[in-house]
Amino acid sequence: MAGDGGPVTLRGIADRLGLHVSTVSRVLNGPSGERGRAASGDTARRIRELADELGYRPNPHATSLRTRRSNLVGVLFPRLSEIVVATIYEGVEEEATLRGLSTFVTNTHDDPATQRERIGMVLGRRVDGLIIGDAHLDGAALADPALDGTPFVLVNRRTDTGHPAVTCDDPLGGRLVAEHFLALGHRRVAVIAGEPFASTGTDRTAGFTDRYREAGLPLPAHRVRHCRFDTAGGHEAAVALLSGPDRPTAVFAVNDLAAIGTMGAARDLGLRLGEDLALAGFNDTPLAAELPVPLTSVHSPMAEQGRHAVRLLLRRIAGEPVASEALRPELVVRASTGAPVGPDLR
Amino acid sequence: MAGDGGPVTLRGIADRLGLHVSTVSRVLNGPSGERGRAASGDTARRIRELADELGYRPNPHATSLRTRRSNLVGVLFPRLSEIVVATIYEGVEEEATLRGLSTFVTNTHDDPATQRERIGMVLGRRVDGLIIGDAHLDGAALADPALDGTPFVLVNRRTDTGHPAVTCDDPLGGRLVAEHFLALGHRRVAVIAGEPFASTGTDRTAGFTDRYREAGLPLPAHRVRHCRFDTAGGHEAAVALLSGPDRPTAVFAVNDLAAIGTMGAARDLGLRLGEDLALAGFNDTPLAAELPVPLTSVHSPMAEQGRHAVRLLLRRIAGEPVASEALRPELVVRASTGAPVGPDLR
DNA sequence: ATGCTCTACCCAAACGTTTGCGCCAATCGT
DNA sequence: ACGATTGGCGCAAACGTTTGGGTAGAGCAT
Repeated sequence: MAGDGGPVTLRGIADRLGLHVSTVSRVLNGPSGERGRAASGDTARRIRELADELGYRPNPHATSLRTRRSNLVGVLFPRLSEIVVATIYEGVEEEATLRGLSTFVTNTHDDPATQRERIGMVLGRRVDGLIIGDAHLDGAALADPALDGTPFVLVNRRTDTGHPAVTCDDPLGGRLVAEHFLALGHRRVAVIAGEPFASTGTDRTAGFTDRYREAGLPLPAHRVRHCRFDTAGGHEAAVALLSGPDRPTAVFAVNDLAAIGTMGAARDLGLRLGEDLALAGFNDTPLAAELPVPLTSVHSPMAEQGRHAVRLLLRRIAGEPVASEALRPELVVRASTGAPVGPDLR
Repeated sequence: MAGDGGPVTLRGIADRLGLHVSTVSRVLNGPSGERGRAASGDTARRIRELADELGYRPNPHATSLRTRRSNLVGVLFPRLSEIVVATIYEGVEEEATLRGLSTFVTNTHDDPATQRERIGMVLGRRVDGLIIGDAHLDGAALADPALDGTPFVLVNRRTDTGHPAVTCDDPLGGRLVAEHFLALGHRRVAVIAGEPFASTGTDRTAGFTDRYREAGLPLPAHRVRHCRFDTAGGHEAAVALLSGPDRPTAVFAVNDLAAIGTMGAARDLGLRLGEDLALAGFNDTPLAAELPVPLTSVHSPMAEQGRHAVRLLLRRIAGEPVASEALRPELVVRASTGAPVGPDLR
């Protein structure tokens, strides 16, 4: 296919066919397969044939330079090594590919300085838009004036500043867990709430505590503990919650990693999951089902979020009005929340 | 900063200063801070001041078009949602950023058609090189003639076809586990070997079985089972290995996910980890330590692999000769491999 | 004064596209 | 048969850089 002299270009094709490059361009870009517009049916066919015989691929730099459209989008996440995030990204990538977009994805580690720097970096690459998965509730990094010209949407986390976002309906998710705990008879419960700057954690927590308040059992402040979004963070928080007197009978960890950390802590404290302690996580990670005690978890449509985010961004780029979306979660009950507690424990 | 009229360009700066764009270009590109080459010290300073007052960012499309260098690299992985892969990518991204490169990263799901398609896609984006993390042992997808002009290196997995690769020293890793099992007195052992097309699995398996053969205890073929690289795959394989007669007393799962699947299977079969069954995994995932029974696992330097891969690629792009690298793993012993087995079990 | 070397710039041609405009021939309406 | 339309294509100017070649003047030695 290739291999003659240098990469094959529009001019290469045009010259070989005795045509002008503009003609070739129009044929190759025009609504493919249509006749009558760009060139005679015959010429068009010859162009197309030669083009894919030579393996022609338009030079995206030239195209972007000319059209001021790069078909590139920047994607920011706290860390791709978290499976939830990685799965959202799979959705993003899938949909982006489908729409002819390529993505720059980068890890910001939830550090504001890095966030700003990476935003600058993708902007420097002249992306058409960004998908931001690491927003903090205060939306600080998004106030950067450098972002002014470039459309963006949030995914995974929302902000308080009203930017369009695609999230899981986190308050509902928290509420589902609360319903479940209430149905099992748990009255003394606790929440491992994640980072205070991430809406995922705070919204799930709020949904949960709201429901308990409605049930007439408001949670005291010390039963809600913030922590890092990983196993170690969950472990620490769990130790703090479980080792005092008046131990809660059920714990809601706002993500599965923290839940696994909680399992570790429970193990260390000699508590049996599903018997001495009910535990629920969030996200229904593939691991949840395989754990020695399978984990009750809220299933959230992660890849779906990613796909929606791309579509939302595209609409924003096109200048259409857009609204935030919250995808519906579902509770998956497993052994870790065990059976209803006996009346003695109530 | 910006915000006047359109994005700020070289010409914008040149005009404002009454200079020619080439002068501005040379100043802004020349070995920064040096005097004497491109322009008078004074002019140079004025250019630089105006440039960052206006927030000038070179248009990468124009630069790439002109220089035929994009500072882009394509990165292929089976699936970023696997933490091992995601962690390697973190290393890639970190090093790439450091070197002024941006990355397109994409999931191929280990599907040859997708691999080819995505290779085509990043090539179409005119990357300077690729980092391939999803190679199959036969190197099939890498024979694509489209790849001919573009340098690439492998990471994570090697091929039999001799392409430069950065991997963990997987045979050594397998060997370490074998040593450990032997030291504990296990004579009837099994391997959950992962996908047969991935060198990670096969090399770890080979290292393990080699050591057992050297010890005079060669593994019968039915004690090595291939499976998908996830919890479900590990689960299935473990059930097959553990439910027959003559059950092995120790299992080596070539990655932590498969090990977790094995835990699930052991749980279902009523086997206690570290007592009835010793289990070791690979990669020392952050989860390994938090599991209800902490998992013995081989620690491999993952982010490090990513960083090395970028450096190797850069050398290849520069036309320097390169050689494969194998990074040294380390065994981390935890409760899942328990105590030495009693003489009765031997 | 002449020739020479620097310094400090400018000129212009690329790189590969896209796109408004214009031109020529053929077709059409009358 | 003649002006108007249209199909089919070419022209050329951008888009923002980089880079090989100038050139004008200053400084210097001859």
